[in-house]
Amino acid sequence: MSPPAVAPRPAGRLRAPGAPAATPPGRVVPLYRADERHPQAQVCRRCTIRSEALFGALDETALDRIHVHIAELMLAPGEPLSRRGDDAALYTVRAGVVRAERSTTRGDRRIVRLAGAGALIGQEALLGRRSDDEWVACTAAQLCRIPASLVRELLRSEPALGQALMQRWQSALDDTEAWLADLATGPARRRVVRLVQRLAGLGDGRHLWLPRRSEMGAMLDLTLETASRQISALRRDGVLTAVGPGGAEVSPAALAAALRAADDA
Amino acid sequence: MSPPAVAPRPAGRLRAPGAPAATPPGRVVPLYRADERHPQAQVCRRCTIRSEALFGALDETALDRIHVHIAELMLAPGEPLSRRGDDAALYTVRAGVVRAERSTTRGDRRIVRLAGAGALIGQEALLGRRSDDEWVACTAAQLCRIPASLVRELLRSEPALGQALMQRWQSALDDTEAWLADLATGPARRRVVRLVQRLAGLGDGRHLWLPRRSEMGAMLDLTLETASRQISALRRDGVLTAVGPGGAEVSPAALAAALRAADDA
DNA sequence: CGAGCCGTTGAGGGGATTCAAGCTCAGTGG
DNA sequence: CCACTGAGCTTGAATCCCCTCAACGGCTCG
Repeated sequence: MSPPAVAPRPAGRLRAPGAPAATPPGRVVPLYRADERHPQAQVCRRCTIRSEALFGALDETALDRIHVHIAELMLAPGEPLSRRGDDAALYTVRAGVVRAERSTTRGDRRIVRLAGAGALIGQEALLGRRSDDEWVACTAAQLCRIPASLVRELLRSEPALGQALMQRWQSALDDTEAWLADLATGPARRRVVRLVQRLAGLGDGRHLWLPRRSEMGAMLDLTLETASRQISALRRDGVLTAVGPGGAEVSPAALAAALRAADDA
Repeated sequence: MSPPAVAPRPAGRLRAPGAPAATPPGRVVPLYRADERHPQAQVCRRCTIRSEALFGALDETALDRIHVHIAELMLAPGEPLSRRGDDAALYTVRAGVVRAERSTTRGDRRIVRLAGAGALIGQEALLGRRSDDEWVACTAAQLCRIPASLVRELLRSEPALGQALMQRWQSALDDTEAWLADLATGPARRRVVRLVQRLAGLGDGRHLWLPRRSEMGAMLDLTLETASRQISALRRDGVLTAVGPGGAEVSPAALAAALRAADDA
């Protein structure tokens, strides 16, 4: 239970755990009153995806150290995550799918990663760095904006958080390398089948989000026409059945068969 | 030169730096005697690439906390870094080039990263994980084997090390994403030119290591024949001139021109 | 020396791109 | 209501790039 450093912290009274702060409405509680339970801790505690998210590494008492608001933001499909603002931050994806784009020297864009619910993005903010990639919402998405300063503070008292961060970094690295091996290798058929497999993993298993054809092209380094042809072929083969725009249903058995067929070619 | 490694660690009373240990053979010094300066600290202090390496984050006094031997190992070209052994470890590349291979579901291998002098590889050992990729020496290579347990211990007293580790993780991630955008995108010509550009960066600028054609294929997802044709074309265009087997000299001006030509196609 | 590996080059076929046309569908305004 | 429009998807035809198969030369090594 070490106090969160930095600010000259005035003492408040100790309060029984669980007892809500009796704050007169309109009264502003200064940020440095970290001894009072900040409402954000309550919000985070009730977060439905906390177990998978970064703060899943924090136990109940550690959550109480959160003393700033974590902004929640919604992104419309195609809307970029604006990283402007001098105050660096990390983001947790609460719902939807966002993509990392990176523009090649040629000028065109290449999608290098996808992040679904529970994923942590923008970790480089912790290091004061900016990475070259830009995050854009694929579907409607909901994110939590976690200030880098908050993470840095929690890091001092909570070693588990450091571990969790390293885990995330390694996962991101593994994902990207797997992306390279799976989605950037071999003929178009194989790439598209593998992409569908991944997208099925992002969804609930049967129903999945299908990117635009031009997006598929940017993920797989194919033209949108070839992507379209391959998706059409998968529909003919019974792997996919279209459900509305940008949605589809997948047949696991047919998908497995397609994976095998694409591999031992 | 550094002491071999692994072997039961000799010790003695505090002694002047540089003076050899006068140790009765067979006597084992317990690990918690960290107050004695271990010879490894001297070795690391004199390391010629320490400034770029992981322990560059440690100052002089922190180096003295190193109390185990760090094994130095040489790899012949083509030799894999054997990760067998229950004791996890990280590795710093001191000289040469090593590659990360990852086998696709199809069975063939894809090279997903290159590591040159100063690079840290195998960080996942810190997390008790094993990643899917295997490291193989491209050229003759010299590595330092750093036990994960040592890093974990140093981590407790040296916050700078945690920062350095995160930096490395982010760099690896950035590298891989850039690899994806640069070397796995566009026509064969562009990929090969970009690869040569990277290899020139690994070398001293003019003289560079040229991989085997099949290795190039595994890096760029091309057949070795197309790789060969592209390299031949670069020779014809004056970008490369062969120097021995697996070596070449690059003309920076011609390379820049080739990059431009490949991009605005 | 023959065996094997590596690199190079050629010829032919196949797969992806390019260019192009037509389609559905949503939004708009006459 | 319906033509108009534009964006996204699909499909066709022609071209081109890369792969496949193949042969050959240089080189090292048993």
